[in-house]
Order: sequence, then C-alpha cells, then structure tokens
Amino acid sequence: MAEQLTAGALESIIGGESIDNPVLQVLSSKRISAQGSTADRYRLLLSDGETSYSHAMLATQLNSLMESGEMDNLAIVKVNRYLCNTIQGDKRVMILLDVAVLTKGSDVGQRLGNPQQLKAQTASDKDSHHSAQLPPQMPKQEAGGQSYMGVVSQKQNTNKQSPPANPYKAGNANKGGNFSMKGSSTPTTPGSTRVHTISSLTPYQNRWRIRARVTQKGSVRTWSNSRGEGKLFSVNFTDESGEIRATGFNEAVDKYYDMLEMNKVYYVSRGTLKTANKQYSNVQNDYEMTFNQDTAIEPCTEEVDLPGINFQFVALNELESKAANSLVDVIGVVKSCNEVGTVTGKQSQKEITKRDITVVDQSGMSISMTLWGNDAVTFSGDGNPVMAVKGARLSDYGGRSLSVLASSQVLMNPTDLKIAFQLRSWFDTEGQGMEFQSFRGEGGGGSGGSTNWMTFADVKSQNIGGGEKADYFTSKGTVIFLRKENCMYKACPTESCNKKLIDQGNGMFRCEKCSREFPNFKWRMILSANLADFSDNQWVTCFQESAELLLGKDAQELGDMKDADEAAFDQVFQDAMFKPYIFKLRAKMETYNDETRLKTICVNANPVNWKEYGNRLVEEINKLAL
DNA sequence: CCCCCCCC
Repeated sequence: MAEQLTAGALESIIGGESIDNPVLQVLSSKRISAQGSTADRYRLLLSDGETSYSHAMLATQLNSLMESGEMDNLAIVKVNRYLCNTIQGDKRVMILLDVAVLTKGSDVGQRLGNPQQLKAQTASDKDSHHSAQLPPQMPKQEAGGQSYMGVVSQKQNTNKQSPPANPYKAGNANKGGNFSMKGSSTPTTPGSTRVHTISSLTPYQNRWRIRARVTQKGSVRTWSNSRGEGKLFSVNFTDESGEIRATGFNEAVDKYYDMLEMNKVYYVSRGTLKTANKQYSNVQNDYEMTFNQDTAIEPCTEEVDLPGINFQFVALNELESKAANSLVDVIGVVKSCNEVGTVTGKQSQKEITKRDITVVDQSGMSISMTLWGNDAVTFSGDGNPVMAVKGARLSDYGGRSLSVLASSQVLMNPTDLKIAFQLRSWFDTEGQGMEFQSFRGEGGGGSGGSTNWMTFADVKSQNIGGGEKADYFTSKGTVIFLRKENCMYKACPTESCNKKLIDQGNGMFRCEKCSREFPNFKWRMILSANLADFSDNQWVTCFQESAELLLGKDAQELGDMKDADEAAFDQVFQDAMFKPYIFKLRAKMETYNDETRLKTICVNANPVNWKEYGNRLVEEINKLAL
C-alpha cells in the first residue's frame, strides 16, 4: 500500500519543485481556532511514505473535508493543487488547495512506510522553532466561497485550455505556449536563480523574483489628502503567465521611474503584494505590487520572448451588460471624430480639453468615446484608424459611452493583433457603409445618443437651440457660402493653447492665457459657412478641423498662402463651394448686445458616405409608405 | 499611501 504514495514528494515540494498530483497520507491533523474574522483552519501532518512534514495547512474552503470526517487520520489523498509558500521567518509552508480523498483513513488503518520527520525548512536553516506561524492575513474565504485559490485555478485553466472561440483572444500576444503552471510554478532561467511567474505571486510569499515586461507606464502624479501627500507612479508588468500592476511611492518614484521603461523587460523581487482593488484597474490579477525599501529591480539584458499588453477585449454590443464605471478593454474603428472642445469641471472649475470620437466594431454597434487633455489635442481620426484601448472607463451616459483615462493604454493601428487586421478589412469593405446602432439611454442628449437627423427647415420650425441646453443634430448640407474675412487668426504656439495672440508690433506675439510672448504662432481657423439643404439654409461656425476639411487645405498652408498669394487663397474658397457634407451641429440661442440669435457650431463634418446616406433615405421613404 | 480623469 505504501507504494501508492508519491515517495520523496514532500522533500521536493518543500524544496520548491513542483510535483504533479502527489499522493500523500494524512497522519494527523490539528484544528487551529479562528481568530477574529478568519475561519478555522486545519494543520496537517503529511507523509509521502519516506518523510513526513507538519508545516502543511488545508485551505479553508476544504474544511468540510475534515468536518465531515471524509479526510480522517491515515487517509490517502491526491493533492490536485497546492501552494508552497515561504512565510515569516523563512518557513516553508505547504497549503493544500484541492484534494481528493482516495481512501479513507478508517479503511487504511495504518501509517504507510516508515516516514522520517522532515524538519521545518528554513532558508537560513537556523530557525528550527517548531510552530508554523501563518501570517495574519492568510487566505480567507471570500463571499461565494471562492478563495484566492479558486482564482489560481481559473488562471490555470485559461492557460491550459485550447484557445477559446473568441476572436478577441486570437490576436492576444501570448506567446508562452510551452508554459505550464503548477501550484508554485517556477520556470528557470539558465544561469540564474529561479524566476517566478506573475500568476504565482501572492501576498503569502516573500521570496520571489519575476521577469516581466513593462506594458503600461503612467506618469508621476502627486496626491494630497487627509492621510498625507506624496507622489506616485504605476506600471504594469506582463509575463507569459499574466500581468500585475505595481506602484511606487515617493522615494520609489525617484529610484525607479526613469529606470522602468515602457516595453522593456526587468527582474523584480521583494515588492509588497496586496489585494488589488478591481475598481481602479482591469489588470487581470487579484493582487498588486507596491515597491518598498527592499525591492530590487534590474533590467533583463538577455533576449526573452515575453508577451506585450494583455487585452481582454469586450465587443461593443456587449458593453451593455458590463457594469457602469467599470474598466474595459475595447477595440474598434474610429468612425468619426469631433473637434477638440472644452468643458468646465464641476468641482475644479477648471477648463478641461476634451474630444469625442465614435468607435464602431463588427457587432454593428457604435459608441462614443471621450479623450481628455493632451490625448484629445493630439488625437487624429484620419483614415479611420483601428484603436485598441486597455482600461477605458465605461460610463452609462447615453446608454453606454467610454472615457479614455490617463491610466488607459491606447494603441492606434496595432500591428500585432489579429483582430485589428480583421477590423481594418471589415471596415474598408463593408463597415464604412453600414448603419450602426448606438446606445441609447439617460443623458444621451436630444435623441438618446442616436443620430438626430434634421433638415434646416426643421431647425427653424422646431425652435432647435431655443431651450436651456444646447441641441445637437445632424444634417446633410452643401456649402453655399464661405466668409473668408477673419477666418484665420494667429494662435498661441503652445500645443494645447489655441488662444488668439496679440501682435505686439515688434515681431513678438503675446498670449494672455499663457502670459508669455512668442516670436512665432500657429494658424487657427474660425470659418463661417452657409450651408443649404433642399429645405432651407443655415449659417454655422466651423473650427480648425472642419474648416480644414471644407477648404481642403490645412490651416498652416492656408495662412501662409493668405499673405503670399491672395489669388490662390481666393481660389481655395472658390473650389470649396457647393460640396456636400454630413455635419454634426450644436445649436444654442446666444445673446450679444441685447441681440439674441441662434449660434450653430460645427462639432464635426464628414464627406457624405453615399451608401450610408442612401440607406437612410430608403428607410425614410419606407416610413412614408407605411 | 493612489484610485482624480472632469462635460453633456
């Protein structure tokens, strides 16, 4: 009977090797009473027939095995999953996560073999104190009975199973196909001490070293609150097994911020691990790391094949079922792009730059996505790029909408995602002519987020813009007049400042907003255009990007032309006439000098997609026939 | 130890 046991398993396990499904005998057990809110747990004396080891614990969710008497003394068990952790004082403790009782102790009736007691293993081996102290925060059973071990198991499964039938997974840059994870997986590096996988990290170990790529790096931020103030930054590390977020505070910022570079690979050891708050991160890990005094980080100089960002893409039509305010990874095609605008923060009262774009995917759904600050300024939707975002905030505004946070990772036209190529060819062939469904719900504006088509006669007859809030609508309009007077101004050359400069008359230009003088400027446009459709016409104000689109020239070129070649400048305006576009417009009554009139601003303009436009007309006609 | 990411 002793041959049933996996001889030598305990010594190997305690030594850090991973042994698949060892069969062990439970020689005895001891109940350790609960302290505070922690569950009771059982300490076991295990034997593999050759040696016995007493620093073994049963995961609390397996307590019923003990309480039911199924796993009695002398029982032979198969250990399907376990962890072997080094805890306070270097003690090695084996924790059984998943156990199958092969034979009940009452049926075995004897101690198998002649096991010699294996001493409590310590790294320094000077401490032979004979009580396995568990750290105060040993794994607790969570609501729903899923302890952290359950999560370990999930991760194992996703790594072991054949690729799921999810197109978003297909492009995942996980290249570690030969990777297998055990309870304490430790692939080794030639010529170095062992390397742990990110997925094997838990707060219950303190001896580990990972080798991972920086797949996200945030900027240094400062905070100040009732608990103090300081600075911090975060990075994401990714290896073949998974990813983890790591944060450095204060001195750690000075020490590591410059050293940790995006996409580079590092060895990291001795960080503090703690439970991650999923509210703030969609990194696929239950834990996160904080750099501490003892943390060691060194660049990995060897060539290693580690994956890049791990996306868990959610199709746009599935966003409805995701919790509002959660963080999601999405990929889609930028269908259209509004101009940069500003809003005033409610609390801060600060002016914030933003830009709304519309993203579509093969689910036939479109969603509005907001970019902020510099991301908004520098964004370009030219050529309908494929855009992948990790960690966008899902809002329930307008049914569902997205916000790209500073902590979000954005990839434009990614070259290593299969799904990006699928989206590209889909959009170029059929997607661009499709009608998309948009989310609708509270706060979506006039039409609940979907396109609010208006003729210019409708705009007048329906008192559009006459209410408290601005009205947004979409019209097809043909340019019938462009006012070229004062359509250009010299603007502050600072990247995100478009303030009109004051000519100092001495070759210098002053920006009141930046309180600075510049020898240079950039050209910006404010173009008044008269648009017509079959029903009426409408004056609208076009800013930079829509003005450039209407004129077919960029502002810089046009500004230079204005002074150098007036005839060519005039010709640009001539050539721009009588062209049709789809305009998204914002209308609001405004009062200047006691005179109230409708101010209509172009939010964005796009060339008419005739197929899409035709489809809509057919729909309209069909409605008339009802 | 942060975790703000703004507005309609």
